Amino acid sequence: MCFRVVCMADYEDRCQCRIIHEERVDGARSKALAPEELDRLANFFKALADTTRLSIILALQHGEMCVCDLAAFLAVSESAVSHQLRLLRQLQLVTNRRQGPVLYYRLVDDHVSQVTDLVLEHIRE
Amino acid sequence: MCFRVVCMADYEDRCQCRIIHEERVDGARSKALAPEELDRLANFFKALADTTRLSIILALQHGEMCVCDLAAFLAVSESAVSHQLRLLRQLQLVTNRRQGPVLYYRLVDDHVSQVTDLVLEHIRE
DNA sequence: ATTATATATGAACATATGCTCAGATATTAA
DNA sequence: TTAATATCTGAGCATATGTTCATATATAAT
Repeated sequence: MCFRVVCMADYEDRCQCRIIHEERVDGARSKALAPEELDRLANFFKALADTTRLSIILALQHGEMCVCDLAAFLAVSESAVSHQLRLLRQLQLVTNRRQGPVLYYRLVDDHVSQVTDLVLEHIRE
Repeated sequence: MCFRVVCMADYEDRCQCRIIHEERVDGARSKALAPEELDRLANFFKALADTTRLSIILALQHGEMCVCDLAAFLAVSESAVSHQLRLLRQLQLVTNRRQGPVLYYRLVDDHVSQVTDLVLEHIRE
């Protein structure tokens, strides 16, 4: 019978002896991003990690669209689109202009497009 | 009392009349990615959308690390790390080499790093 | 003012996700 | 071959996520 680190309680106690290469762990720690920056980075990727939101972003790369057009294009409810647009708005990825009762959404800048283009290049290799 | 498209059943029936700019919807449809490509793109972003996986990727940018080192660095269980590494392996983002019982993980190429660098630039502006 | 259109929002619900735990596998050493 | 180390894997569970439904808000027209 061998003892391994299984539960987190044990893990905490024996943490030290489980580090094989302490200098690498220390190195990683010293080069790690600040927690807020890590979160912002992850949140950016989270925005693109859902096909509905990703499709919205990709569609807006070709010009502004209103909510009901996006809903028709994506074949989801306008409510669903609206919820996702709010998330993208909060992340400063999209913005809108009002023309009467219609809100036209567009990308805030081309940063997201640069990223999707770059990733698509890699995927298509 | 006004009637609006609320439930998806109604939506399907009246889909046409909810499209304000049919040409934009058609345009978006014609420029849309193929479903498989859209999924691959979303899956790539999904891989980076979790702080544990993102931290693994960022750590490996500075050199290879074994599972227990990553666990120590991330302060999560080795099992959790192993599960996430499997996902990253399946997405061809990381690979490993075995030296005795120890598996050293590294990035497959610098594509991911290009992406994280690009996004970090934008975030830091 | 009332009605209609377009969108937003909150709650509920079902699914997806990430971690833990327990046990399995692979490699090495005694 | 027995034991130890390092990692992997599957099931269970708690939380996160995305959609729907119902309703609210904003603007415009009658």
